[in-house]
Amino acid sequence: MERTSGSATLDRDSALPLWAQLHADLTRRLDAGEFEGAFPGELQLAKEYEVSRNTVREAMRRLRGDGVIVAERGRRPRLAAAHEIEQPLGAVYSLFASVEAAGMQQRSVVRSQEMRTNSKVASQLGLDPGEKLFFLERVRLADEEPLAVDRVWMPGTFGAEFLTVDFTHTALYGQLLECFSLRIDDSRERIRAIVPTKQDRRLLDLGPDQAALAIERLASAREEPVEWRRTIIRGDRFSLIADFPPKSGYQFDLAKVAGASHESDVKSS
Amino acid sequence: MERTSGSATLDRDSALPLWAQLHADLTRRLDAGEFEGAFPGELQLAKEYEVSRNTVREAMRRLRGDGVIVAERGRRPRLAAAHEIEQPLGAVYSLFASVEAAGMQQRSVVRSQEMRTNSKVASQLGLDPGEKLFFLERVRLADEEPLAVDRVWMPGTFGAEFLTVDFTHTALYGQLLECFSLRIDDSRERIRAIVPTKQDRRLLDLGPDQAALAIERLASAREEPVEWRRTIIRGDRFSLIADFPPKSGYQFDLAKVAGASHESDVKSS
DNA sequence: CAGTGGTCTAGACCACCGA
DNA sequence: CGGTGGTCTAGACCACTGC
Repeated sequence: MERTSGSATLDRDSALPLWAQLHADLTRRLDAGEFEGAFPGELQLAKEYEVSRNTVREAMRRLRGDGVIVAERGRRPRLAAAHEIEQPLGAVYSLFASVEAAGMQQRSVVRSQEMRTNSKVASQLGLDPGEKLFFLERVRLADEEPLAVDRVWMPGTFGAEFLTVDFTHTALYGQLLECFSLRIDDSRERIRAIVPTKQDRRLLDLGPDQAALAIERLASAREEPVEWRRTIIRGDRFSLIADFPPKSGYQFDLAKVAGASHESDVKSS
Repeated sequence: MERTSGSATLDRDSALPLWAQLHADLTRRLDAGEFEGAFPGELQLAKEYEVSRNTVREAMRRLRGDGVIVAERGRRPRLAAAHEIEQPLGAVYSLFASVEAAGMQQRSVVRSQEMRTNSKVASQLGLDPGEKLFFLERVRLADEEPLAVDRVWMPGTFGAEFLTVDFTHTALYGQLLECFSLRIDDSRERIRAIVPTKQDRRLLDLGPDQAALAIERLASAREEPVEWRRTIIRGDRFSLIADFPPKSGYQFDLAKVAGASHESDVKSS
């Protein structure tokens, strides 16, 4: 029978440092669902595992670096809230978050929500070319104004649950967490400048002389590809902001472009 | 008379933690040019400043995190080589680095290198609107093919040195380090999709239906704005790649676009 | 007030590296 | 081999938080 909770004893003869074993055991207990809301303090862990406080601090330094727990002086240590971990979800997520942060109303028009095959996408997801995929196409609106076209492909296994969800207001990653207990923990994005197709121009209410950002995204959870996404974002109102050294990676922001041409503010002659 | 080198004593009554004072003093000595090549070890510093080794470790943890020094078990600690610090320089730098990494020949055509005024840019740099600025306009070529148009404005104080430098092959940040001992340590970038102006299309050999990425960048060294830059990058061959969680932030990559339309690989019907 | 993490000390043993 | 950083211990005092 497997031990699934409770504290394990540490092996002092192991090649692994004590703090690493402690870090691993705490991670296991966190995954097992212990510490719901409450997390033990440094002194308590030192007593529990019979190690010095410095050893505990070294293990917790990692846990904090991973964004898993939050410990501040004086306060009771706590598990990091979901939104405190979600930082590294990427530019697309950041965009939609920043829209809400700007106090704008957000809504999607679902244009397609069905099972499809697509050999190119299937191979990106590591599946057979003919395999059925769940496909979701949405136009994202901010205050009823089109922002982006979002096309998502996922392995067909998600389809049964997702075909009947109303994605007008529902976050896909929230559903993923709720229905399958999956959290995106790794992704790779490719961001390009494009001139949108006529169809996308129509969906986005864009003129023929406007550029757009295209973001292609492959997201994984537990080392398994979960989603391939292609998002076309209006280029006239949105931009990507990056800080170096990055405080929180990069983020999308509403650009304060006042109708003027992009070249007008910095003439080069 | 100012003390410019040698170790200072630490104030144990200060509100600043000992490790922070130590970190500050070591940073000062590093800037003063001590430790050329050799950096003292933990035990030596503990004896020198009369603090415990843990305090030294806390200070050095920061220095290592800043990428200023490199300390590995067994080896003598050393100052980080220039290339070991340069990671967080941003998308533009990353682009030009990736071109060289791909084994391509890199060259610039200097189209302008002079003193200019520009009120908008001056205010971005925190200067008076009428102040003279050093201006450098280059077309970046990779294997003799145009990649990007790069326009740089810097405070006029740099002009005297920079007006006579040949920037055909010379890196601006290298000159900044060499002539003024300044290293960019902070920057903010804004990345947008645009349709280039007719002039930029001509410079980049782009057709009228091509989009481009525009990167605006404000870079600082020692808390002082040093550069405002606007770079227009061909949208048909280059894209921004981002990993989450970011191993090295994001980076520009040569895209393997084989002439095909961007939509051709993923039809949505 | 009790409990938290932040800071600090003064020791210790070890694995690893370069000479 | 001597010196390095990695790890670990067993104490200590303090500022801050929440009750």
